[in-house]
Amino acid sequence: MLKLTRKLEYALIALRHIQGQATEKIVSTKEIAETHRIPLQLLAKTLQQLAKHNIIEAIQGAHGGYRLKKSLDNINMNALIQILEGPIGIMDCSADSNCVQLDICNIRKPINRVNEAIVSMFDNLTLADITRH
Amino acid sequence: MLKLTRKLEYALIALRHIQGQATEKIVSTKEIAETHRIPLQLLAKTLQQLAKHNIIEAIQGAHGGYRLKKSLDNINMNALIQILEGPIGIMDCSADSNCVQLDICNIRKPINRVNEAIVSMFDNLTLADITRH
DNA sequence: ATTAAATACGACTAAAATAATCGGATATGC
DNA sequence: GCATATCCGATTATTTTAGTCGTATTTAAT
Repeated sequence: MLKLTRKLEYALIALRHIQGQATEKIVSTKEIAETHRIPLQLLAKTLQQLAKHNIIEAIQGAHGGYRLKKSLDNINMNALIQILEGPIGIMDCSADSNCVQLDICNIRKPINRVNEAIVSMFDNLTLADITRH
Repeated sequence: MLKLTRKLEYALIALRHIQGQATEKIVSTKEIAETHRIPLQLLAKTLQQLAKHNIIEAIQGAHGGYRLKKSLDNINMNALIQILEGPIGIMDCSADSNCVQLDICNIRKPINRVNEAIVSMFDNLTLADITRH
């Protein structure tokens, strides 16, 4: 309940790892996976998603890997969550909505306010805030 | 991801329903379940948990049911979550901790800060805030 | 007393979400 | 050409959440 996913966790660990290296160094998935004991394939797919969304840059082929493409100051946690998991919705009615209850529901509005508060919190948290401290 | 559970949702709906009735009226699980289309048994168990923790009072036997025992102003959302789901932990290392990573982990501290921010948010949200708006 | 309607509660099953793996394709440095 | 990477869809395994079942107990009404 109210848990972030492993994928997200792995993404943060990886970004922090990459950030810790020399600016132009290309870091392979394998290096990150072994250093932090993360399942290689899962990390690979996660990094691919980040590359597709221009957070990191992929360099293919032997000696390939990734490096940062954007400063982590300019990416917020909410954007990362969107990329990896879609929009935050603490209850089904917060995001899409095909709830059985519909108009019967007596708590939708307040729940949506809570949802917005959480979104706003993650909007105001840059990835640098997480990877630098 | 970052979802509240149905149990919690049902609890909030039920509390709001009870609060909407005349102060001393005893409300049965069945009434709430039917009004809001909630699976009876699941709601029953949820209300039993709330009763055990003195948020509502159970009246047994025919014509039994529940009524509020505490003012919802005096209970915060975090307490309700604790009762129904245990402590909030957005990642495994936030709550207990038998993470494979342990000291290898490079994001534990910032994640814990995020966790605390969420806890604090729910600490400052009373059930009345949710059930009255 | 008996019955009906309610809470109490442990055990179980079903469904959904998440985590992880597999298999093959493509790119590139040596 | 081979080793080592990213790329990516499909599948399987695991875990968590949701829901059900069966039974016991309590109490009002008859």
